[in-house]
Amino acid sequence: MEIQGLPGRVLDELGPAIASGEIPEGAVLRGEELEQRFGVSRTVVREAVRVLEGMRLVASRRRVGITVQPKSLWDVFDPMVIRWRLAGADRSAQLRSLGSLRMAVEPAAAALAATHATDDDRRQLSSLAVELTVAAREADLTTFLGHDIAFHALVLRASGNEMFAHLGDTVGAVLTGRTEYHLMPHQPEPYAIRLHREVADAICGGDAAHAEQAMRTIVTGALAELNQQLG
Amino acid sequence: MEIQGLPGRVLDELGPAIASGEIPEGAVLRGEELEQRFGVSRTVVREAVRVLEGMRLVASRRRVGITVQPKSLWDVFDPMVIRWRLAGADRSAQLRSLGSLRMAVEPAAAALAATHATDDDRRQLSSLAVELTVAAREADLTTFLGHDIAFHALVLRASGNEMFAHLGDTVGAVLTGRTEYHLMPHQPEPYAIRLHREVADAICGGDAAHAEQAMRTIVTGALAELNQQLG
DNA sequence: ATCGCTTCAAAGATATGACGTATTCAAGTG
DNA sequence: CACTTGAATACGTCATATCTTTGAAGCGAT
Repeated sequence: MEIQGLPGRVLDELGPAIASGEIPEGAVLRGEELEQRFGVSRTVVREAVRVLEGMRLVASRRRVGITVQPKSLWDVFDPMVIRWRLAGADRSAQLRSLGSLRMAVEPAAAALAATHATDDDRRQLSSLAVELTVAAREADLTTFLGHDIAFHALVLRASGNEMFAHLGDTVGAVLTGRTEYHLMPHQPEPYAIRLHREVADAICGGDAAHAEQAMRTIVTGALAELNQQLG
Repeated sequence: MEIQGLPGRVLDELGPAIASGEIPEGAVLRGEELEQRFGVSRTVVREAVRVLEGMRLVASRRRVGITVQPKSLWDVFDPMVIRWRLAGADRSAQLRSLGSLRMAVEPAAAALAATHATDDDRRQLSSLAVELTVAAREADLTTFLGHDIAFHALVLRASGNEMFAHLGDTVGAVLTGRTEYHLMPHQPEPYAIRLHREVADAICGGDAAHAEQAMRTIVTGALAELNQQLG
């Protein structure tokens, strides 16, 4: 789900470099310089730069060059920007931001899902909760992670809100990053597992308040754990 | 804060056409066709299309053309996409989505602001709450709208979370759209005004729970009003 | 010395022609 | 009927020329 071709290759190198702060705010690049650096033509550089401009990471001005914009202007919701920041030096800050965002969105999504989920959503949710429990009991962390991601993405999608639904991938990236980061120090806590089942049951039963509460407990725990990890 | 030059002009016409559904999902455009339609060169068309591709509104494939992607793939958090949808036929759906998002985010932002706001933030917040009250009493709806937007943006910014902060403009667009939409049927409700002061006071006093609660009441009311308007 | 105008050059913006390349579709073949 | 093959097509990339904007240097007048 990337941008393809040569502009994509340029983006894959230039985007992370900017998003991670390696190329700092206010730095000025020249088109010709980028052509040489990547060994591509003007066309390719311009298209890549246009995409970065669309994300508000850079601004191009005549007679000046391509200027890296201040972070406050970046489209911090752009999935590519999020990925790039998660992969680079801004990782901690990005995880914190996303933690708060999850804290706000996921309980609300769970509440909405309790009233908006389709029958099929509910079935899948129950099923995932069970598989999650099994994977946890067997300490199969890879499978567990996959199901955990699917579970949270499904709740977000089942909320019926397209904007919530689109955070599914981002939350997935956070969960992946988290397990990669502290290298899965312990098997998933039984309490957290139970909460996932609670969320599933509440959504299936149409109990919005309960679903919201249980989900809030989950993300509160995740945020606390994150803050502990990051100091 | 737009993309400039000829590609910007192409975007300003093509983007809304796609985002509003006027050009439906699955439609295929050819680069040459766009060149003629807008009277610009390949260079310009390609750059504009690349930006749309970055927003996941279209995908370009060899031998096929430029395909409008299904809505489910669009970057619904991209500010440009949001603006385009608010301006077009998708307006209601977009307002609903944003309503739920506000419902999730703004109370959380208010709570965070109570502990993270700077002294200057708190001063400005108090000041805005007062001016808001004055403008409401004088039934100066234009001034009121401006202060209302500034108020919500400030709370989001004061939360200290960059992602929340970036929703300021979007919330502003919602508020503007709302007053334009139902043509300011009545002067702002005194109760809503009082709630804004409550939010400001709670944040200034560091009372996170109260700030969150008052903000929740505000956005709940806004969402209810919206649902009433839209049926 | 400072202000304001002119001039120049740097760098992006746009247009265009040529060629490369993947992909689809259909004709042809077994 | 299935498979192969080839040609047409539309995007992808490169190279080059020209235009436009704009920051900065130069310069004269007050």
